Amino acid sequence: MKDSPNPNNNTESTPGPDFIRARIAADNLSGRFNSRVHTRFPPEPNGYLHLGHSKSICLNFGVAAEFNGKCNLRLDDTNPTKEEVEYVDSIREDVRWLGGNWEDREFYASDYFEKLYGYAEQLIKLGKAYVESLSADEIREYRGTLTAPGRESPWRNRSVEENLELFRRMRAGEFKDGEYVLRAKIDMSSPNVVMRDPAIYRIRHADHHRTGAKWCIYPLYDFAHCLSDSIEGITHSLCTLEFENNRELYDWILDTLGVYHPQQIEFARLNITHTILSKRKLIQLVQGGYVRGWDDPRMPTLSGLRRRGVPAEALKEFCARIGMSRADSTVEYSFLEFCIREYLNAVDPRIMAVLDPIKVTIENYPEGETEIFDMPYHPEDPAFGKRQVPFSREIYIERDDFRLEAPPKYHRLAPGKEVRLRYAYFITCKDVIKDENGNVKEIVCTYDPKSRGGESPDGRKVKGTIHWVSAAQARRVTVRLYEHLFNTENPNAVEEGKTFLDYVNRDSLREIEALMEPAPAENTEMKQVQFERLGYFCRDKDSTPELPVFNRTVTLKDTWAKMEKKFLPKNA
RNA sequence: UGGGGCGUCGCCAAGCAGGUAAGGCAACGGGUUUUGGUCCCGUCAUUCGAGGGUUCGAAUCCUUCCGCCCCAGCCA
Repeated sequence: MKDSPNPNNNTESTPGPDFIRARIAADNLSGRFNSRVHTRFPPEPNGYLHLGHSKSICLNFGVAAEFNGKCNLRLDDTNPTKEEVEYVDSIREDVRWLGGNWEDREFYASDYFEKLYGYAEQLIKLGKAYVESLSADEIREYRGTLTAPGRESPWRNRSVEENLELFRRMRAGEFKDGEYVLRAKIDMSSPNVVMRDPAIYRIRHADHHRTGAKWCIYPLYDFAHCLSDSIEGITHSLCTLEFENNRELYDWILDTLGVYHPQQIEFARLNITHTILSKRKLIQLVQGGYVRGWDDPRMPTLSGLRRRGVPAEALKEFCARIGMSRADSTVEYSFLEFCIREYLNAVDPRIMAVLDPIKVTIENYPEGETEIFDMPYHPEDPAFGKRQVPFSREIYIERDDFRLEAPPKYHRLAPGKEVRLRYAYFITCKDVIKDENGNVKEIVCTYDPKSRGGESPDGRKVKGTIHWVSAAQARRVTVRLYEHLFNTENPNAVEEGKTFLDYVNRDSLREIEALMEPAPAENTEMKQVQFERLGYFCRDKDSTPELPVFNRTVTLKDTWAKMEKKFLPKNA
């Protein structure tokens, strides 16, 4: 691979800063937060990071870098029953992969459990929190509805002393799960349901992946998040739109406690067609065996994309290009593919591989002879170097590059037609050999010895150039071809009685045996390449010395396929 | 029927102390090309969810309406 291109150096039309950067710039100018910028990326370690998180990672770490600030990595681990170390490990790896550098600031909400507990007691002492005896069902009933106000709990006016005692006994483990809960005392008739005395601490007799059995009460998101931000001195707490209603509570807790108060700003979360971006649903794909794991190359997880061969740089470029706004939006999957191709085109060496081989015998080529061609790894950039490719009397070409009857504008091989074998010779189809079912199993050609290298001295033009491998020296490789994981554009929109799982594309993985030219097949250092005319591929970790495995990251743009479809809509 | 948001080209998205619609992707047309790839050139919103109003002038201000999203976890 060569050095990365720099797509950000076009000075022609740099879009203005997005609304978040504009607000931060304004705060900087006014001296708010002492003109400091400090963000955080705060995932819960309850699953693997995905495309949606990359938007947040690029935003938070990007903003910090642009404003000469800092960005923390914070694992929001307040729910021990859902969180695992496997997930925190993957999160650290994925964020690092995307270039997020949190230096020594790797924090955990669980680091603050003691402090958080102290704040909760403080809230009680302020008369702003109380221990609730109602059951979960009763609390729900008392909460009212979206249109009707709630009712106050009969336990709402316990004395501070009683609340304190009860809360301490909660911590001491004297009660069962669900027996009590600590609630903020705010306003049961607030039009914002979030403010109707939200629960801030619950009892959970469960081991926590970091604090073990030390705690049996755990703070809830609304209580832990704002205070964690406050403790870390975050200036701008960036989160997705669904937390907008929670901002009032975020502000209330901080103001009531009188502590340092960051600014929460919400942005629209990322949606992409043909995929699902929800940890809750992704985990079902993994556990239901729909994919081969969190890092299955079909998964929209960062580990899946990485294994698929998507470079971090392409993902960052994608995030930069989709922009930032507060409008719900769904980005086309093909836009991601464009960003991947754009990057890989500049960086990947070209090689030849045949995915669906059909044999070609060149009848006038001397039997038993082999010659070696030096071929550039990149047609436009000699710095990529060259490799040697053997040529002989028997070769394989792509089945799709031959037609018994050539459709209009077909530039490839057909009876009587001449094509160029890339960097080798012109060949002309003279005959075909069919099997007992009448299917073509071999093509017989002649070659023009004077066209060596792929150019004829008589200046004769051939429209088609096809790729090939020499039969005797070709290496067997496994190739995995991927399609969309879902066969619908929006797997979130399900028909009555169905779930998103009913839309999983069962043909999203096709594993085939292919043939590759020898040099790059043997060079295990060559991690990602372009198979000429086919797409970008990367070496998978399942590779063995005997049998390399390649994943198709993305196909090349295929204008011919589009044309053929248009001209012959119902054909073949 | 409560509250909070959002609606600019097929998809993203600038523009919003009013001055007469950036850019990218896609699409379409053309050129270069030993990848039907890349690259290059060109076309692509008289209109900004709809209707009223203010104004010399509105996507930007006012107003009414319509549509979509979020909130009734002891999830985050």
